[in-house]
Amino acid sequence: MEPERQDEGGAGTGTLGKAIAVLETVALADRPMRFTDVLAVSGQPRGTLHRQLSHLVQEGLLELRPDHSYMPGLRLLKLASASWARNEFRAVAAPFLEALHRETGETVHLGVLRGREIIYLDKVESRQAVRMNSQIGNASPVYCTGVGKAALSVLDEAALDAILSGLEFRRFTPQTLADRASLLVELAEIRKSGIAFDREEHEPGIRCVAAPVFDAGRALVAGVSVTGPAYRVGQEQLDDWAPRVSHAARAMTSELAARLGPQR
Amino acid sequence: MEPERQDEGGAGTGTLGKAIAVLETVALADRPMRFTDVLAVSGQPRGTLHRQLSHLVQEGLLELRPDHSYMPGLRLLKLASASWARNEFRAVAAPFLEALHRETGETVHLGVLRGREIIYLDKVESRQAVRMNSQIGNASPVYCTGVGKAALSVLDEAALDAILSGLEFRRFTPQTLADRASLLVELAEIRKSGIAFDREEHEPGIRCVAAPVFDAGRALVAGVSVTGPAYRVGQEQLDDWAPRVSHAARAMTSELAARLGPQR
DNA sequence: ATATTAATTCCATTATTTGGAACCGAGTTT
DNA sequence: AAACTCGGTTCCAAATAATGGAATTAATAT
Repeated sequence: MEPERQDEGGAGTGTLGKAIAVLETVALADRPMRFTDVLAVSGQPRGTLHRQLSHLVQEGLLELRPDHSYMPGLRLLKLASASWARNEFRAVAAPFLEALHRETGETVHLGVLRGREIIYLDKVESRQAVRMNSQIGNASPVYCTGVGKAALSVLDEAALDAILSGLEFRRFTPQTLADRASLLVELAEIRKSGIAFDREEHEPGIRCVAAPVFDAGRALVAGVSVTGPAYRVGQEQLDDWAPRVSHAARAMTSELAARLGPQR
Repeated sequence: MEPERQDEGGAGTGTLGKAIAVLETVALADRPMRFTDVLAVSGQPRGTLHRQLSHLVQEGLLELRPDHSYMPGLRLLKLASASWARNEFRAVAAPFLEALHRETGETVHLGVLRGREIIYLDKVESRQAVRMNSQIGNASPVYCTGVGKAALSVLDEAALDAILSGLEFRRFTPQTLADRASLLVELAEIRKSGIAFDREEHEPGIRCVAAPVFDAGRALVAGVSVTGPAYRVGQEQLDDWAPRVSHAARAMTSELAARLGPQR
């Protein structure tokens, strides 16, 4: 067959890559998938897929329920817990997030750029009426979140282009910047001001201010944001918070350079 | 070579199993591991291990830092986030945990039995001075945690024996039940009362009351607990909470039977 | 009961992993 | 400066595990 090269997860790491691709389709689906469901999207032959799924189940990465549907397994949690606990960037950033939360009283997010999406690393929120770490580890689009756009704004031409090409835009709300051109215009603005807004572009009723964070060698590109409900948070409020967010982001950036830079 | 059979993660799922075993050693280590460090514990030949690590890095499951040390990668977070968000047991249990927290004012944990250890699925805590979800996904020993002992107490003879044989006891505190015999005595007590205590057996200064939760077909064995610091929480307090914890656990158990049972 | 669809097993072929050894680069010692 | 060491990386023939099409069995609908 043609070695059909995919941007992420496709083929390239041999057996492991294919297995993880299967794992991901099942784990990230929004409902339990039966064998045939996976078969339809995986493109693997029956026998092959069946063995891959069995192995994933044996390893505890997937769970096979009595009704023959597959769900993400608990071993993933165990592994990720370590990933989270040991993440140095998160540790460095934590106190700044706390401070930002105290200053604004709203929810603060920390997200890093991974491939074409933003992974939320941490969040600080007072009223945890909404389930606690609902957001951590969550992957969101780069082009319609404050953190995402902030992160994109500090990339160099080549890196940005690599991400944008092949990025599939989806219009989540009427405000979503759903094409490359408008996104580029927005990014130019962000580059000037150092501040990115999300004006209900991802979720209706949700606004945020964000600023970019990155380490010396640009190996890490991330963003911090303060988020609030539109009924309470207007553009003036976002503008008011902007300097604080920007300041926190710069503080993190330099702290990172100091803490992670030397040993590299 | 001899097909040296290990209890968990060793060999059996071919290529994937070995790769995940390597991933786990690196991810669960408490410091960054260099190539040689992994080599020493993995037992794989140099060339093989090198390729396995490269593949894991390419897949984003591990991160290779400029100083040649390996750390858990962000893709784990993304996968686990789905695992957590979609876990039905957690969803069913959540309101009961909240209630228990309101009644006691202390930290409430939900943990499930996986292999020979307890994986914490959720926690409710008011003062989140301590970092937020530090506990979620964390793996703890069965024999010296309230949740763990509670879970063990509802296993049948065979399942219990499978876990106990080959379980390596470690004395975390002077109170730790560090041998099979004393654990069995304790489990007999727990079976009678339906309540398990952790009297500073895992961490000095930490006490808890726990009760077992399980689903109809015993495919799921778990526990709920209320935990507090020893200086504030004496045995009387634990005894006082016991009925509430027990009640919550039974409520969850029956709710599970109702919600998950039918469709199986 | 029977037809239909889904899940699982089989096994000769094929591709990937394996693993020992050679190689490289940087730092140390003689 | 040459020789040595140590950690990491690359190579390639041999061994092994994955592949995938087809047959078998189980589950579900008619």
